[in-house]
Amino acid sequence: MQSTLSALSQRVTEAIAEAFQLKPEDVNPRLTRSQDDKFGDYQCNAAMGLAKQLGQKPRDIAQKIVDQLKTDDLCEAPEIAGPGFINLKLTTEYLAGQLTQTPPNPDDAAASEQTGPVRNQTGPVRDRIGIPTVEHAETIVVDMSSPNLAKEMHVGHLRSTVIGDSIARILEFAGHNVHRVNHVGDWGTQFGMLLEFVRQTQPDALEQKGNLVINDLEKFYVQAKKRFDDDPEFADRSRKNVVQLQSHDPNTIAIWEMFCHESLRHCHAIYEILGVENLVDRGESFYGPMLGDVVEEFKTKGHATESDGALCVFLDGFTSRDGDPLPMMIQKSDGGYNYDTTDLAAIRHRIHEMHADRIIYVVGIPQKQHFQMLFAAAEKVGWSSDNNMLTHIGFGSVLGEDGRPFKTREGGSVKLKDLLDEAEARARRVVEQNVEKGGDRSHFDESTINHIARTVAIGAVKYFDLSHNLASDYKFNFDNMLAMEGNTAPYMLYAYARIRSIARKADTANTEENAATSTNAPIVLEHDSELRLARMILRFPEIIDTLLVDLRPNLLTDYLFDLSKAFNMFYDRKQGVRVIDAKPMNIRASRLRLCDITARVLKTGLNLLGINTIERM
RNA sequence: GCGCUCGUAGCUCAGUCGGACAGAGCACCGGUUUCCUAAACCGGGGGUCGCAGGUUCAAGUCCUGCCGGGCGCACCA
Repeated sequence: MQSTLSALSQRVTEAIAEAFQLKPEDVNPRLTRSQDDKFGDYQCNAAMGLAKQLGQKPRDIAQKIVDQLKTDDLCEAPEIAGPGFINLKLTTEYLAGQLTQTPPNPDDAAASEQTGPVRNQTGPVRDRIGIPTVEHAETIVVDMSSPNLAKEMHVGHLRSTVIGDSIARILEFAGHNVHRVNHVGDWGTQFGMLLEFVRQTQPDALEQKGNLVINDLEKFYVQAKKRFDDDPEFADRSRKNVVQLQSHDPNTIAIWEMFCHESLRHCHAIYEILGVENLVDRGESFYGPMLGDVVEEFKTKGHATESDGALCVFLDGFTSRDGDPLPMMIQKSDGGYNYDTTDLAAIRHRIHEMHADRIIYVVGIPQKQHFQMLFAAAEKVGWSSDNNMLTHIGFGSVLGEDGRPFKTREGGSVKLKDLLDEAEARARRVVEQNVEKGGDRSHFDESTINHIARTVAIGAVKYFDLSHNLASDYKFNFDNMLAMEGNTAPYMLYAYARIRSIARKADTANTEENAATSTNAPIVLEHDSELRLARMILRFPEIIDTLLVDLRPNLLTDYLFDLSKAFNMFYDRKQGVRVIDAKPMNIRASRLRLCDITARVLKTGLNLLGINTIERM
């Protein structure tokens, strides 16, 4: 399955170059998808722009482009409309031909061997639906999730984790070599207090290695903080711990390692629920030994300036609240380092040691300026070679119903675990209600119900997050994300399950005479609803192309929703066509294959969002 | 104060490199269970795109100013 948009763009580019004697690389074909079906599938907006440049009437220019345009194998005859739009409408033959060529699903063989009511999914979907990988695979680091180990993961980490994973999946799908890096906060002054609290509350933890268990990290932190504030002696010992940690005192390091290990166990329990895999934990401490070298490099290259006893890098275009140049501090006046230094060391390590071609930071918008400065510094010191190498994907905040930052009633941060548990409990209630209604679902056993509830709940939280524009804040709302109607995971998963159900029913309805398999049947498009569905399916490759440039998951959720709606129209009793009982046989096979390809696109698309599908729900 | 970001239907949100009459879902009104699983489907009404200028053949989109919400601004990370 190839991108029709990119194929057509090439044709239009060639035609414009030919018509006006331009170099193809100087031509912008300005080809976009039409907003209204009545204008066809794609429109070229280049003529209006060229009019001024060439001093000719836009409609004349459009005509000259059309005269050179060779698109017979894809489109009907081009039409010029309005001020000079060139409208292109794909032919039925092209649409049918493209769909007919869709390669078979490599997962089909494996799937047919599973007989349970719910097919468990492990690992990535292998089905590419004929979409090619990029020509030049890059090594890409996705910096994501990155909780602070001192505390429990809270709702603030949701977006980075979910968006980062989706972006990583999209890049992997394209064939890139992706490293998900969890830049966890495992270093800093608050660890002195936590380690002291471990020493006092679990004194035997060190003897019984690996025996440190903290059931509630959040409570642990709060208690330690309280002791720190109330007890001067405790505070004093805490500060000593920080010093000992920094000087790598073996006993202190041992406790610190146990604590980090225990905290990471909490994190990975969440990642497991979320289905985030291949996330490499690489804490700030990892870069500790490199910090001196980083500072040295800035000094040697003449980019570090002393200011008020601290060592700073001054970058053009950044000013502080008083209008003075805003420095990036790489060494404090006491000789210590801060997070700017650590982040710089991480960039250097990723470029020099991991050989990253690109580094993508999935971190909230409030940190935008920090990353602008960080990237500017990395460029100044000569690590990053071009502007595309370092990218900050910023996102908005998760808000409560009142539009304020999402908090518990007590004003604390909402634990991610509690949030996901609540989503699952709500989803289970809905599943159980539906099972009680009987029908096809009455034989669902406990484990099936659990699996459905879990998949729907996690999918709902992720989909709700990903379906919003990255830049916007959004209001967290269980009812909205678990709604069966609208652009939600339950709707998408249900649409998928229904299509799969059609396939099962069609299988059992196969008689001797109509036993033809639909997996490689020629696609025949007759009805409007079939054509509409076909067009929608074939947009998938260009959506993937766009995602690789824009890295905006909500483009994908919108597309999948549109695809579902097109499918529902296709299957609609009144407006659609017959499928399972369609006659003659070649039409039935064609329509069943359309169902199958739709399901595959839905499944693949949802997988790129990190959402699992279920065969029945 | 400087900077970033958002403001689109009653509510929640989309809106591509500026492109043709501004989209979806919820809610509201009406219709649909003899191909799938009604957790569904189909149809309808509903908008001064915060305000005012400007650029352009064309502005929700770009520029300027203002109003309103959120956020960031060196020894915490």
